[in-house]
Amino acid sequence: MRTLTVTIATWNINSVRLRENLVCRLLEEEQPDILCLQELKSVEELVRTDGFARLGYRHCVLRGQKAYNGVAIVSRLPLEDLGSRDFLGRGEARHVAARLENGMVIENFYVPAGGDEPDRTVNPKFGDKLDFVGAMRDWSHRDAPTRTVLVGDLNIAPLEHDVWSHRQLLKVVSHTPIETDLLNSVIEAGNWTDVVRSDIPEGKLYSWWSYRARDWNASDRGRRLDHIWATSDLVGTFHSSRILREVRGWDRPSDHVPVFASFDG
DNA sequence: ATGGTAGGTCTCCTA
Repeated sequence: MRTLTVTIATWNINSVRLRENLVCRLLEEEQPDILCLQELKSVEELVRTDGFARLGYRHCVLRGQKAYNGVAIVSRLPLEDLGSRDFLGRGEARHVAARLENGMVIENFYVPAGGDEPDRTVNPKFGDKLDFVGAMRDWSHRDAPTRTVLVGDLNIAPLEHDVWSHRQLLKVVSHTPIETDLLNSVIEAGNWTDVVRSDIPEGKLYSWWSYRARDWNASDRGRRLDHIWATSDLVGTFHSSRILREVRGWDRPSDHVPVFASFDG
């Protein structure tokens, strides 16, 4: 009997047109079966996918938008496009889903960053973020997904060791209790498992470092904003999670790095 | 306590 292992990666690319070469480099060097991208910052017509196809990644579902957002699932395995949900009802390209031939479903999300002030009465963008994640919770509860992997830039670092300083970030958008409580309510509603934290339970773990640091590597003020979750029926199949920190040191990098996990069956 | 960088676009938005 043969077991098929599927390796899934997620990466906020921060402009797919500017960094098409970095996407190709990652595909060549790491050979994931599936790469989920966020922040394409492009309309669909201007995204070049022929370079990905030449490397064997011939399947792609993509939702684009001018200048902002945008998500894609690039794959060397055939994909069925399952469409996208518009949680805020404004036509923003923040979600797309696809099904593999083995029945696994990939849900790729780009959650709103939420602005600077963690108070929805003065900062509507923070309200949008809470509404979006609340809608993810309602969807998780209502649809009760199975055989599903949820990935993406969720723009929330839920655990103490998902940020460089828990104490100093409690009032900083991405790590406030209102956000981390809400994200935990999504996990409860869908009975999701945080795959990467299950694989790597101990120690600091980051997937994003600000562009604004003088030396991102030396100061190491990171946050784990990018996630891979799985439904409970996939518990026991996942392994080999890793976060590719070194990609932050590539030439003209994204501020996020790729996160990987593998699934058997 | 503050300001720092990056990308896309149409002169400033978002992250």
